[in-house]
Amino acid sequence: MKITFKGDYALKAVLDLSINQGKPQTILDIAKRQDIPRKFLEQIMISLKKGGFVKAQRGTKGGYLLTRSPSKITMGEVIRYIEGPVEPIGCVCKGGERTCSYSEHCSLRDVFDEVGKYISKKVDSVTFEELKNKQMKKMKMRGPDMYYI
Amino acid sequence: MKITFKGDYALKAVLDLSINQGKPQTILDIAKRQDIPRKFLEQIMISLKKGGFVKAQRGTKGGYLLTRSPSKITMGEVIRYIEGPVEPIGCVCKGGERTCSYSEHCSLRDVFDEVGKYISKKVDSVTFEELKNKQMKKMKMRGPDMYYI
DNA sequence: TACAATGCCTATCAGGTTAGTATGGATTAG
DNA sequence: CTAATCCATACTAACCTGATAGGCATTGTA
Repeated sequence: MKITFKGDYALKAVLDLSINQGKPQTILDIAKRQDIPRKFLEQIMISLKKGGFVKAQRGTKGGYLLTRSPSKITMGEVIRYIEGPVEPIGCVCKGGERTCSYSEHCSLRDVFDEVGKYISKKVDSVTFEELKNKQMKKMKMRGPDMYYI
Repeated sequence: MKITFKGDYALKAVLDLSINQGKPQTILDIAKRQDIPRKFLEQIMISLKKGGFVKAQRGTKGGYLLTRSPSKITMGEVIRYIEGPVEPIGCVCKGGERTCSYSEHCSLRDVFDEVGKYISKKVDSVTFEELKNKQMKKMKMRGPDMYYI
């Protein structure tokens, strides 16, 4: 698993929307709060929309909303959609089509498999509901409002 | 943690030397056994030498030897030297100088820290002695000889 | 001493990724 | 109508990856 700025921003955007639910949040809102370059975030939001994580409302008073409850979105889903496989192997080439250079009988491979399984299990078990709750606790927030990481 | 071909090859080279101890192994020996492009491996071996993992004997009958027992070399050391930090964050920019864009108070950060700690602990706990033994068992080898992964 | 085998070093390269920026079009509330 | 907003495509500079090429340095041995 490698987290690039793109993945970082995507996670923050989804977390932002998880906390600021109810009314559409504009790209500019999110970009300002999370300190993300506006035009870069634009692309990421389009990607997140295609991935089915968010929906957009266009025009004045428009913005982005989550498509489902934060409790139904995991970190793993978002990371995999934006960055590709989370395993340390199989994520080198585009699309992960690398035919692993370790054979079935390689002891190195076993270690990577173990690590990969752990990472998968971990990120797939964390929902944005949990992240939101922890974040709001850290910030001593009582409700959606001006959320900065 | 992301394992590129370079890291992959470096690990295989060290494992190869762990199994074929005793006399110097040439770049060509290792390259053939592990199916690594010769000139690419050359560079990697120089790097491993600079990292203190192997020593070279030049000239005829030369080759590479480990500088210390396989039981004193861990996967983590090699990976970190060749690839950089194993944590999912802090490994984006060259040299890992990325000042993490997650603040101390970010719930996303906590998850990555946890994953990073697990990976670190794992790769630092695996020595090439163990890898060698498991590999030889898999291959039903009784001693150093013609080792292919 | 010659020479072949070996490692050492630097340069170069094509293709891909990363982290954006630029420009303009499409949609919609008021 | 128009301002606010999302949508889409193209472009870029810098860097990374996975090599290859050419020649220099060292050393065991005939």
